[in-house]
Amino acid sequence: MDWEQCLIDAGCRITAPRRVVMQVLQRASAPLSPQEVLEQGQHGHHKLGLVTVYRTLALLDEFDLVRRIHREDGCHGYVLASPGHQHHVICQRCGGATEFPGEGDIHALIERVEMGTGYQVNDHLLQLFGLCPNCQTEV
Amino acid sequence: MDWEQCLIDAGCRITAPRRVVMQVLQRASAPLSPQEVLEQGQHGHHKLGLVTVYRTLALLDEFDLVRRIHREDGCHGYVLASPGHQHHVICQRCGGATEFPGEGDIHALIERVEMGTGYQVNDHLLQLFGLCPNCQTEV
DNA sequence: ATTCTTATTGAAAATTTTTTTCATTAAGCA
DNA sequence: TGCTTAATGAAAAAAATTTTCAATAAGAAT
Repeated sequence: MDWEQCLIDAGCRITAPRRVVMQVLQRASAPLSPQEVLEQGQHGHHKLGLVTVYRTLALLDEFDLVRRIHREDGCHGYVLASPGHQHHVICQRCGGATEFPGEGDIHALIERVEMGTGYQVNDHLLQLFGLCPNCQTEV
Repeated sequence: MDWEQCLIDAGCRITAPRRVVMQVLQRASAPLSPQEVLEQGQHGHHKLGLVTVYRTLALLDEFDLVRRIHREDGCHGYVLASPGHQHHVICQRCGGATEFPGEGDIHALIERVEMGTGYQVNDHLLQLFGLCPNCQTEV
């Protein structure tokens, strides 16, 4: 199901600002901060406001259409999320983000932690940092 | 090696504010935000300033004496880090944080991601969220 | 013990990030 | 085509974090 249908089913409206934000994210290869989304989005919709970007990203995040990335500097970036792929490797040089499927692997770890700590684990946050293939060669 | 020696070896001074911040963290069972560290720390050192808390936490983080936790709300919390234990499970109800050793488990995952994506992985961020043993019973 | 050097501190101000408020606009059903 | 109400955008507020700089104090030198 595409994002528009997802929002419609939830009773939300498909608006120009929302289309622009999605378009920007679809074209991006690295996680973008709300500020960056605004700047790129204003090319297509010059009345776009930062507040709307925040609200749209929060909405998209709520429906798992987008994922929030924790940057080293403490600021948040957003990337498109495809269902089932929950995690990202982020390039420390170019900032690019690539998804990887890690559900299976992490499940074993979670079970072990539940055994060891007595916690009941409901959610997790996993991000890897490194160098993408391209940036490895450009040392 | 204790934290004081660690700082001394790096040419840093052991000051009253730094002692207070460490004390607060040692007594805490949940990740504390800089603001919370300030409030608790001012009991022992009422002239303590927020700026110093920020600087001290950044310093301690630099030496891995403390670990930065990403809270769901976007704000950062800090917990004491014991060497070798890099990750935390955080209770969604009481906010408590418990360390768990996950190096072995995650290493396999990282290798698989390196194979699959071509990235060279240097660092990672892993946090689990759930209910601690205590909070499970108090539903 | 006293002095000296310089890292560290704290207050204020500046920045940056995010949220709230509210009048205006426009999406999409009737 | 008009109506209802969700969504927008501007401004202002709130929160989080950093910078600046004169005053303080840690710890080495004396």
